[in-house]
Amino acid sequence: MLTKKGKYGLKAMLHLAGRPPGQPSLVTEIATTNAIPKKFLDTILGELRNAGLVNSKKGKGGGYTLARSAQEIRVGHIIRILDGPLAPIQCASKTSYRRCDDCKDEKSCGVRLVMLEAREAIATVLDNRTLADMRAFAVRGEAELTYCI
Amino acid sequence: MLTKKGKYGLKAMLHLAGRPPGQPSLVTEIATTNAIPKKFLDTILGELRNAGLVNSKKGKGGGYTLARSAQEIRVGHIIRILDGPLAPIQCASKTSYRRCDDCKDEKSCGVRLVMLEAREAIATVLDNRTLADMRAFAVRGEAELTYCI
DNA sequence: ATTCTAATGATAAAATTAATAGACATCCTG
DNA sequence: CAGGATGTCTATTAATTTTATCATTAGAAT
Repeated sequence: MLTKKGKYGLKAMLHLAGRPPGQPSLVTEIATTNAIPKKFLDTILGELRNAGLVNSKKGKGGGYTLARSAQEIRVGHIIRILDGPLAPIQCASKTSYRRCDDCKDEKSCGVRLVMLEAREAIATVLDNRTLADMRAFAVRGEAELTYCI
Repeated sequence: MLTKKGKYGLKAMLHLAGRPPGQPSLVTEIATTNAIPKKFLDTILGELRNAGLVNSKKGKGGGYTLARSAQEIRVGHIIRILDGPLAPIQCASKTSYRRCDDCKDEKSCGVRLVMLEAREAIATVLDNRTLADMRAFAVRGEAELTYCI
């Protein structure tokens, strides 16, 4: 399960992806339009900046922008930064493997072997979907809605 | 991420799947061979019993057994019982859907649409793998190991 | 019946993680 | 320099997870 941090972070990134590139958004603006507690969003965007996914500028005319184009930012990357590894269990993670301290013999651990499959499945989706894809989904969803009305 | 509860539960079920069917295992035995705190395992097995996946018998000669054959128990089912829905976000869950209270319009929420894909991918793996598969993995792992020595 | 065995339940303590808030520093722009 | 915006540090609150304690209940064997 994604934490709120992860969810908020994805929504914020989606928000940024929806602006003309280079045009900064204010934290306050992102927070209010997405119903995210402002201060929490501050720390979330801070982490995304430290990870190099967004740029920030202080002072008047400042705010946050994407550090790369939306096509180059993978959903999996955002989630890893905010919520940690995608794998259901750490001994099945590629990006941040850690041995289980219980578990005598990893090679014959059925749990791990199934979770490796699961990790693969999750990563295949989330590492191939980009922010741009996510935004396209959203816009298409909106369009369908407009169409219905 | 799976919690320890989920991990322990899977290991315990795997343990039961490795016994001749009908032959009960003691909680203490499962706990010590798998390095699981006994009392925690008590509650875990209790939940699995309430969910109908295992049977329990008190008194001498008692213990826990699988309630169905290992081929009929899906890994996804065990995890849902112990750790809740597989979907990364509740508004993307099929078995226990719940609307996000933030999020004006669900149909145009890009986050949700990507997470629906992720949920599908996870469920495809975990709802098709059975305890028996998991056990087979484990045994094969062991065999490979023996082979290497 | 009594005794031994083993699961059950209730509860609460400890540890960890998630979520939010406040105060002050820093930086940029005009 | 003034004011608007992020950055940092700290602390608090809440929720969840994990573990432990103690007393109870049910079953089998004698």
